[in-house]
Amino acid sequence: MLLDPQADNRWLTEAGGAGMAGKVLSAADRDAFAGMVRPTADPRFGDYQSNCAMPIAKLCGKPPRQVAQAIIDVLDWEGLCHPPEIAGPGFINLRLRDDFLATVMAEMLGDDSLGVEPADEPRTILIDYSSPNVAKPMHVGHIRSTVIGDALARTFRYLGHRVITDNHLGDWGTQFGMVIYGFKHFGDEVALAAGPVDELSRLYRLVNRLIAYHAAVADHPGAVTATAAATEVVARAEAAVSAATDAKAKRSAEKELAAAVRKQAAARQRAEALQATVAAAQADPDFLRQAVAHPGIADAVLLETAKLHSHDPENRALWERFLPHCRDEIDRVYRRLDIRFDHTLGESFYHDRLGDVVQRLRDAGLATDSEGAVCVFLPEFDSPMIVQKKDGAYLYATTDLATLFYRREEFRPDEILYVVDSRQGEHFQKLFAAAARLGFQGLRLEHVQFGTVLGEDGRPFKTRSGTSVGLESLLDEAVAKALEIVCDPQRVARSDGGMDEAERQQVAHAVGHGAIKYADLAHHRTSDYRFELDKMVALEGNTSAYVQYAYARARGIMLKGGMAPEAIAASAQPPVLGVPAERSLALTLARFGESLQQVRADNAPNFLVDYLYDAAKAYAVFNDQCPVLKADSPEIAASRMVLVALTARVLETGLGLLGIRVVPRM
RNA sequence: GCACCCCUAGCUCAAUUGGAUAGAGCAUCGGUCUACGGAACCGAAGGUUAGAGGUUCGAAUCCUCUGGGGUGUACCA
Repeated sequence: MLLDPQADNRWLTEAGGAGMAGKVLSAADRDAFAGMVRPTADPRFGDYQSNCAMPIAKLCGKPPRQVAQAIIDVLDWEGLCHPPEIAGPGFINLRLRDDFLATVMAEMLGDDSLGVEPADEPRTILIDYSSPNVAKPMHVGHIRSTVIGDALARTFRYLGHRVITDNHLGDWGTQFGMVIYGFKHFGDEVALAAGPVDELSRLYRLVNRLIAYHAAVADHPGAVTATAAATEVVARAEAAVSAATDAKAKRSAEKELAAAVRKQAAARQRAEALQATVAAAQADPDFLRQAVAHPGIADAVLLETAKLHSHDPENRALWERFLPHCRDEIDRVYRRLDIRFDHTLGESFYHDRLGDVVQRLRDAGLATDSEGAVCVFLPEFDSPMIVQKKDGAYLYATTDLATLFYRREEFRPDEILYVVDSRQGEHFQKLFAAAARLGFQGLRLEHVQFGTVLGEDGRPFKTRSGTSVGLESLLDEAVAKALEIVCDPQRVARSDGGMDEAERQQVAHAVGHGAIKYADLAHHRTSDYRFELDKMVALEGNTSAYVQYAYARARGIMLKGGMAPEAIAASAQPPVLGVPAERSLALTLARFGESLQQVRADNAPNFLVDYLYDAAKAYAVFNDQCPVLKADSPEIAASRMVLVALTARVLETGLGLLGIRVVPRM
């Protein structure tokens, strides 16, 4: 924050005279109250406000405005602010001095990290994100974890923390059993040699479909029965509604009817979906033949998985043969998205440690046998955390515990963030509860959860056939839309010199990929959001293209003025903030660091997105109202050029922390 | 059944963790300027923050209840 009220809060101690009835505040209170300085909601109230007078007044039994007066009497921020004003019930309004703000501008421009001070107490933060299952194509569901985790990692590093990123790959699960089974029965060596990734994903999809088919055949009659039963319940509920005599009974009967109708619809929908799966299979003779030939495929797949886990040489060899291709496949997507990890320790890495974990849990008295499985019962949960199945196999709770032990040993982190979707909330609660009983109290564990990506219909984003949407096809689509915009003939005609194909592609990639990342990060991570590609790549509104364009405009002015950004930075003097658009832009730029603190406090990158959009808007106003190259005097031109250069730096750096690139013109 | 999350402008979303008159964007309507790069800027309209109580100087935010939606819930991850 521009003002650092917590660094030196003598002003709260010294205010303890008459106004505060001699009340002495504890150090913790002082820190908390000093921290109650924040930006104002409305510029009429100045730039910042302190809200601490009201709660202090309650503590010492004095009128809040009197307390506020006592505080401002001793407040010594003359170099930074105009004299504070007391407003309303006891708000203290602060307005920064223009000369101070101007000094901040020059300092930021001359500083490699834009005036953001490294953290006082750097923490070692391990971030676990992305974690796709290999051997399955990456889909839309992987966007959030990957993009949010990457943005947090970049931002925390920028803030001076020691960040370790680890991609906890799903490289040891049932999907490999599926691929192995598929290869043994339907594999095509020639196709594998020619295009391993395509062949492996063909096998995965085929086996997946076969399993789904048999499950549908098995479950359909039950679903039909359930639908019939639900229909009966509806009929009874209808009868109850018409039989109800008084208003209260009628209302409660109607409520039950509504619930019954919903359940009926859900049951019917399920039955229809199963029916559709069966029908689609029956319309496909080749597939049906395969289905008939492999009736026990689901169990057989589990068997192949179990064999892999128990070091069966053949399956192990296949796994080792397939895995590199799967890794190549996801690495290609990461390269495209500009995502890197310090470590990629997948589930397979922990396989040999799982037995130890179960033993440690037993030794600690946490694990007990129940119904043939090894379970950890925790009093705060109804169902146990199962760490070993009755067939002896381990589960992801076991792997997560093993991972926890390893990470503590290897990386000694202060905190671990799991960027994983909300549906796994209960799993992490159990994991953390178990960890607390295993001596992990000093290590902060946090489930950084996020919501679902929805389609335009408000349902989880799926293709028409019900499968999840491939990640790469979305990226391709976004780039294609961006390219259309870049190549808009009207614009191309206007841009000086035009763009060659290479530059167009570069811009389309920056804008297309940026659009998807930006839209994801713009929403608070805990809320679900609607995936609307047209809005994401739009030039208007809160989009990456708008911010990227603001950057390009700033670069355009520097270019036209024949001034390199570095040269401007090297000779920067504090700018003159003569008109509101200049001051307002300066104030916004000065708050860059605050937005990063907000990201850190909540593990929520949307604060940085909001900030960048604000900065881009403030720059747009400045751009409109403040001529730079055609300014009235060379002095004003130079002064404004400082703001232009700093805007470009802030936007480029901020977008960079979100994993989004800029282009010098677009 | 139980547990957790959510309900904010016509639509999509914010709201610095309890602060002042709840903000943006899209869409709608109106306006500006001989374009330092117009993919611009300004304005209007739009709200009982699902509803009802409570806590206090002050509530979208905390507590209770009601309604509506989502997710999870013993051997998938």
